[in-house]
Amino acid sequence: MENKRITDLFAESLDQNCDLSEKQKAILRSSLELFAEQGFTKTNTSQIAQKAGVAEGTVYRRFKTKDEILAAILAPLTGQVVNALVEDFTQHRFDVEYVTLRDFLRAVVENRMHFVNENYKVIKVFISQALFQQQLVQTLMGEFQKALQENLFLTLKNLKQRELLVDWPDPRIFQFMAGTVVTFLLRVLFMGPQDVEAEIEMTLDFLEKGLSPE
Amino acid sequence: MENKRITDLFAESLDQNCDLSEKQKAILRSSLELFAEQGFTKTNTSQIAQKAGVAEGTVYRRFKTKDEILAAILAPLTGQVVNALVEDFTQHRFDVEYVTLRDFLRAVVENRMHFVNENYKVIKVFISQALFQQQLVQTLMGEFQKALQENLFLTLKNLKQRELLVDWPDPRIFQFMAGTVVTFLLRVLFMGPQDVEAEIEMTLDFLEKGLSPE
Amino acid sequence: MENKRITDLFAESLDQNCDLSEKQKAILRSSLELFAEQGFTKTNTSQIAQKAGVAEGTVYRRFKTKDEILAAILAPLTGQVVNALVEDFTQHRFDVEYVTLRDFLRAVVENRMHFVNENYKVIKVFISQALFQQQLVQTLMGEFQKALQENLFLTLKNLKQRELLVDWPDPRIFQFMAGTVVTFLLRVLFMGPQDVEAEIEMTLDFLEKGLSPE
Amino acid sequence: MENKRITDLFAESLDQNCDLSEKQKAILRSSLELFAEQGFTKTNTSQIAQKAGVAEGTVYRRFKTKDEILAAILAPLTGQVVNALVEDFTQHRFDVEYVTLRDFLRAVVENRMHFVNENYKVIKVFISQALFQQQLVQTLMGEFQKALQENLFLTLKNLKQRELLVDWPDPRIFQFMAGTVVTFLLRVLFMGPQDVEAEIEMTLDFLEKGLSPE
DNA sequence: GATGAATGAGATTTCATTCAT
DNA sequence: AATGAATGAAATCTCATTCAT
Repeated sequence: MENKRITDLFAESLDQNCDLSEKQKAILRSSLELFAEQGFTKTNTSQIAQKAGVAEGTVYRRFKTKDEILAAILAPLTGQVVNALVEDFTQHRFDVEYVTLRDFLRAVVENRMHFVNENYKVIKVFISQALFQQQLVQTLMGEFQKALQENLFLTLKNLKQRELLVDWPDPRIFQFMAGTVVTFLLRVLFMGPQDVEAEIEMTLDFLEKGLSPE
Repeated sequence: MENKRITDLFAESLDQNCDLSEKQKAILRSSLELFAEQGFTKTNTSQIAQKAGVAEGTVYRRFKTKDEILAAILAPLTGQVVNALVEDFTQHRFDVEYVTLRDFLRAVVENRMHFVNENYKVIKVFISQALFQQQLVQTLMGEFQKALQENLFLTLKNLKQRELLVDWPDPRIFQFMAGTVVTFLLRVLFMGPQDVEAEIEMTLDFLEKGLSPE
Repeated sequence: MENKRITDLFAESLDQNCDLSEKQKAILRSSLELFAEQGFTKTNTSQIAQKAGVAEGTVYRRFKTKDEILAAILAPLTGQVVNALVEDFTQHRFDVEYVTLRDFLRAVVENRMHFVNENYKVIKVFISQALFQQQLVQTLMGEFQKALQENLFLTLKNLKQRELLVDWPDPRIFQFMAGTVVTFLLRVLFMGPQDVEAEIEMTLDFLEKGLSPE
Repeated sequence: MENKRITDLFAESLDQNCDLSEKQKAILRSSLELFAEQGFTKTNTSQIAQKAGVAEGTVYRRFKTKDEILAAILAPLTGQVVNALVEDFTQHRFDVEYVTLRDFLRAVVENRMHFVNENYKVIKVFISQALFQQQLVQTLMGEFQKALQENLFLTLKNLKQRELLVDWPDPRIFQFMAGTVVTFLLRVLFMGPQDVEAEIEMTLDFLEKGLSPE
């Protein structure tokens, strides 16, 4: 299954949103791009207006402040990002029973790496905001936690029962898996997209070794 | 084992810098607090002056621009830190020969976790800036890479020769070790300092398992 | 005595104006409310539209500018009111011959107090505008002066002839009568509608005393 | 005794205020003039800056908003205006015992008329604000009420005891006196300064007649 | 006629930086 | 060295008015 880009999902969700006029959608699209490119604070409303091809006043007609633009972008995205991650696990859980630990790890990690590769610009916006906005962190954490409980952790239990996975606490196992993805994310964030294929096998070697039952 | 060498990087670097008057140090301390709390752009120079207990003009006596304050804060990270990291490994490498892989991992990882815990504010500011400023990363990466080559990688070679470590490429091994620290860092960044002792043994279990020779 | 002739000036003038659609009347009503509450400049057209339950564009269908709304609100004051005042005196002069000075004063003053009570919002808007716009005053003063000459002053003459009124110049007498009403007006403007009945007798005591012939 | 202009009193109080820099004083002086000339809402900060001979940013250094400028002007003035009125009565009460009612009325009314004549521009600013700001009304009313109790009403009592004044409630008597001044004020507000000498005797005739004991 | 999104001119406000004291 | 008022360029924001539907 192919991951959709968050930006594409965002564009789609904008298209379906009859609440917003075409110009207002253009404003949000342009804002997201500029925020991802330069960061929120370095982007000013005249840039947004220009990129969206509207007058500066138009920006403020629908969105009372610049912060409200950001909120209008992030609010639907938090849902979408978490959902994108969740849906995926859900599908795997019900459709496939992983034959080996490596199969499982591959499915999860490879998928995340692609996701990171394709969405790092949006992720940047999230991280830059989350660094100074606990509330955003709370929201993300909350949704994420719930998603993990209902998806990944169920699969982990199954793998442990089948003695394909070391018997450590779920959060711990998740943390180690996440560690490899996060390292990958950092490289992507700071150096641009990386070659997943070149990374994945070695990463799986490590995780498989570290997470196999004794 | 001497793990205390890397402690509060920023405070130390201030103390050692005899160049700076007390007021100038106060300015940097206040700036770091504010930058870490609100971000660089949302912090204005009058806030800095007020928190430091100096006049706004005084800020500009030593630091020609607001960016220069930022640079002065991040300087230890790009300068001394890499040196501190290097020194550390250097000492361990020459003074002690690690008896077990776990000893080695513990020395490196525990140390880094403490470092993260004690310097997360500088790191936070650095990351928030680096997200939209590749140049910052370049400098750090360059020095870091060099330091790794000349220090950690030599130790890895030694461990491999003694068959205490899996025979994978050095950068790969480093990456997995880094992964665990980075995950720890994320938690610290978004949720404040964490309990190293509570984490370290489980992390070592995982790394030891994943990095032992076949 | 028929004192009810001058009642709610603005409402009446709206009702009589068949030129205006229901929506247009709603616009004027809402505007008056808002102007009286917040002032003209602090009221924006979107508030008016919202309060009137119409679209912002609709406001501009009938009224070419925001100032034109104001003019439409103040129109009755400069047009009909003066007429109403005139008519009033006219009737009294020809229909009734006041038996006592007090009767005359009561008719005039009580009537004006009710008028003030019921139309203080329009008056408030008028005054707030007139304070920094002499032109507004000119128009009203002109018409008022003429109306006085042709009505009140004739009655005064009659009363003087019958030795019911002190023999002072008409404008002077008018000014003293007006003074009591203006004081009443001030209280209404700043503290909302007042109780006419509670005031009138004492006011008449004073005026009667001050304006009786020697 | 000569009334001092409020603007002069204001200028003096500014001079004594070491809190404010010269430019900041200039800003307040210019603001008051412009507000008196054009009204608050029609005055923009660039006009203020220009008239004060400062940069627009300077306006906002001390005063966070335009409203704060207005507040900075009105706050000290409310005190001064009321004090100007109060002090006056105080002096008369202790120094002079009025020989006749007319003497008393003359002292009070003539004084007020001159005050109105000289300060109508500032009064305009007060009224225009008070119309839409109950709080300002409250403050003024409160201080005024207190001042009346402690000054005018004492003199009224004395006059009544000496049977020089009709035995009506104090507020009522004040209201009638005020009525004549307010009427005068209205003419001044809307038509500019009036000739006090030409008015005063006739006004006194009326008041004396209306307020003499039976 | 009615709508409400769009406009753009202009107002308010911010703030890094300078500079006279 | 230290101060803090002053600056002005640029940002955010407001709103009367227009206009396509």
